[in-house]
Amino acid sequence: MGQASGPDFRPLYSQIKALLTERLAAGEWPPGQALPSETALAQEYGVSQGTLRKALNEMEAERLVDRRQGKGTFAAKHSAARSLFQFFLLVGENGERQLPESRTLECLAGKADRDERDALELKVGAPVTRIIRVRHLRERPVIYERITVPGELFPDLQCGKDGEVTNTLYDMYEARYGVTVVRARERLRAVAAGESEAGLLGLPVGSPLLEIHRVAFNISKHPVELRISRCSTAHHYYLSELD
Amino acid sequence: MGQASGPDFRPLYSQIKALLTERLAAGEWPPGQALPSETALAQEYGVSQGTLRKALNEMEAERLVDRRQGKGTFAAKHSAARSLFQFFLLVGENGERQLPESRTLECLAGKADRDERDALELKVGAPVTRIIRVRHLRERPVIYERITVPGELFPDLQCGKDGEVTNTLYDMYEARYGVTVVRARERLRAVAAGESEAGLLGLPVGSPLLEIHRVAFNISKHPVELRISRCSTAHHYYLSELD
DNA sequence: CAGTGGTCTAGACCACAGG
DNA sequence: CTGTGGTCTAGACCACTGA
Repeated sequence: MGQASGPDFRPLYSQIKALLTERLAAGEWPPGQALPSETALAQEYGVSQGTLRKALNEMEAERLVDRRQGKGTFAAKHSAARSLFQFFLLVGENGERQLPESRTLECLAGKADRDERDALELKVGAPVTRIIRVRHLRERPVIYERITVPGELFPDLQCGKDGEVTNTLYDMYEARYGVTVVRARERLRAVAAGESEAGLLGLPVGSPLLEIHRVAFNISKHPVELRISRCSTAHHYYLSELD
Repeated sequence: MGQASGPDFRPLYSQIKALLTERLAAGEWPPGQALPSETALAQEYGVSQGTLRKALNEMEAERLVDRRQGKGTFAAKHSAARSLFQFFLLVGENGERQLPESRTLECLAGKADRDERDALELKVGAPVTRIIRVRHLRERPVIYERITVPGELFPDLQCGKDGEVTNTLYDMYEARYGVTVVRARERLRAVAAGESEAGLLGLPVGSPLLEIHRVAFNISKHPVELRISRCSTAHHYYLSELD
């Protein structure tokens, strides 16, 4: 209620939103769990239901929570659908979406190199785990992928060789390490296929590939994963909606 | 006020939004012009100011209008800034954004081919105008671009050879033909440079290029432009935010 | 200063889910 | 039936703009 006036004005709903986001990031409501109702939270913070609603609606727009009429408000949770629609933009000729199957080639610990330190905001010598894998769509190898995650956040990362086929990495980050990816920035280039990926993708060396340089962020906006994918776009394309 | 109940329920604000969008599309408020105030529109439709506000806020989120505290609500207008941030995602190594200079090579009328008919929802034999141009960033040729627009919407399209350098095509569509582009869908692939674009971009034939297949839509969600760009990503990358 | 959109409130009622 | 979020209202007050 004490609404600060003046040049350092900040709306109440915006402050509430920040407080709720902090509590979410702290793990007070694990992914999938229900938050208290609007009325309960409004009472707790001593604001009207409308103000609290505005905070929650903005958080829903940022996909931090799920809201369902008649059910409640839930901490965002990863799912195949979310991975498919929010984080996997390579679609088939007809526009159909499908999550690729993954075959892990390597999973090794090491020290962050310069690119990894830049992308993940790590210090010199920081430990990382690297995964190299090939992803298949309709039985065809399509993506050669090199993933780096900070060792601090993901201790003793296990890369089930071919195991856990149906789940995505992001589901695993969330379930095993409590790290929820909510946003990502991708930088795309066209590159020529090198020896290693050409062989694995069954293409001639020098074939044009779409390189996707992705940094993924958690609720607190810290980078938690670097992923460089080289994709054959012979039978797929990357879909970008500008609005 | 008469809030229809039952299975065919549709919120009032949503109906208002549709009505306002229609009026906008019909040109009742040309780009940049002010709409009536919230209170005036609320009175006109016989709803509360809050309901009307919700409609306008959603329209702002879809970039159909600009709202500014103390000034008013304005029909969306194109600008260099908008072209730069919403519709030009190729940025330099440092992440800096810059609108490219354009040099038109061709501007010819013709009949829509199959791809153009599909993308622009045209009938067989529909007239189109095609523009071919090269775009430069920092004096370097970076993009080879082939643009197709329906002849119906853009009669007697003039392609100022090198003229009107500072303005973008979308500004011109809006100013001269009353066509405002508000959304676009891009499909990206990696391709090998062909003879024509390799020469114009100063690259060897077969160099990997980023191909962007864009369809642009107007307020009424009809496709109004097809644009296929082949970009050198030696010194630039395509930026995609996933959230 | 008047006029705009932005915030906040309190309350009524509706749609939806699930026991 | 209860409890949830969703809609709608009416009104007070605030922040911003520009005359």
